[in-house]
Amino acid sequence: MVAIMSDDLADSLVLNQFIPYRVVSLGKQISDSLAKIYSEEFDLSVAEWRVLASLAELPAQTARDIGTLTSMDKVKMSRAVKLLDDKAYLLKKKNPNDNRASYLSLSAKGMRLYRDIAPRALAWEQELISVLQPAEHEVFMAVMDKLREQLE
Amino acid sequence: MVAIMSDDLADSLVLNQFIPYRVVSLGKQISDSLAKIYSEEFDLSVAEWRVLASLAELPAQTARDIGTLTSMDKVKMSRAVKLLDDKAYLLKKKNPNDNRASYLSLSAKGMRLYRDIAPRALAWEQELISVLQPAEHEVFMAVMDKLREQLE
DNA sequence: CCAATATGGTTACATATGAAACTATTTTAT
DNA sequence: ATAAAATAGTTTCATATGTAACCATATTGG
Repeated sequence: MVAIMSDDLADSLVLNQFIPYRVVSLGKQISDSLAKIYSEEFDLSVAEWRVLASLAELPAQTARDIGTLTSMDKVKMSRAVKLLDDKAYLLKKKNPNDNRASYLSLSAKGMRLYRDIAPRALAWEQELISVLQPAEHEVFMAVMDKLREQLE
Repeated sequence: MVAIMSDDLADSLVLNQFIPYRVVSLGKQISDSLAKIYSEEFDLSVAEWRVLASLAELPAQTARDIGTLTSMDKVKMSRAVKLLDDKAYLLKKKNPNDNRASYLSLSAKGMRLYRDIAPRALAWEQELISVLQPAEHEVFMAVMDKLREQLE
């Protein structure tokens, strides 16, 4: 026999077990915490950091390419690129085949900055995931992949 | 013999495998996607939805309590509560022992709204995680717990 | 060819956010 | 008792963000 309840558990949710809530809060917590390194020690926003990392990984991309790689829209990109450029971290090279776009790379100063930050960021990540078993880490990454795909 | 490379991989990172980037982007992707249901169909912000869900789960909380449960600061809380209250989704009851705070609950209208949204939100979550094995789901939740703890 | 459309990137505007200041009340320490 | 400190919640202000409009250049279809 099925109990009739005023609050049907099947249609109720516990916020703390609700995946969207969990992922978003964890993301914010991680982001806020790590952003302290970027902003306080290197005066960079997360958006700037992403562009920096993206260009270190793959030089000579256009703003549009970086946007794709870093999941940032073109307005955010435009702003991050301008900030980095103002601080002389970038080299811009016109694309002779398309005068609208420029190929972006890191200047020597930009590369130095990256080499300062990257080990710090990796060490921070390392400490974060030090609580995970290798298998947990692996499943975690795989699950994030699957979820991203499922979201299209 | 160790190779000397201009770009030492040990100190470089691949953005797409960098946990902070991955968690934050996945969170945003999930949030944006689900927020469409809240906003387009029910005219609610994510903050309002969280308060609603929190009060459905545990009635008669103060704004401060809800803030703790939903990871929202008091400014965000204050705004979300005002919006919900303006739409008559809330009941406020003064705390006779403390005139600064009120106990909040859902009005009948608020409960009806929750009962409309909750199944939709759960179905959405269900479809999202339908790509996961039960074991993956379990590990994923456990890992998120561990990471949250590690962040203090 | 060239008008219509698409694209890379920037700007303008309207909204969302958070830190800090503030009001009102309650608690603590003397 | 009461001055100092703490707390609940709101408001202010400065900054971050995204949508839509925009400019300039490229591409496409007729």
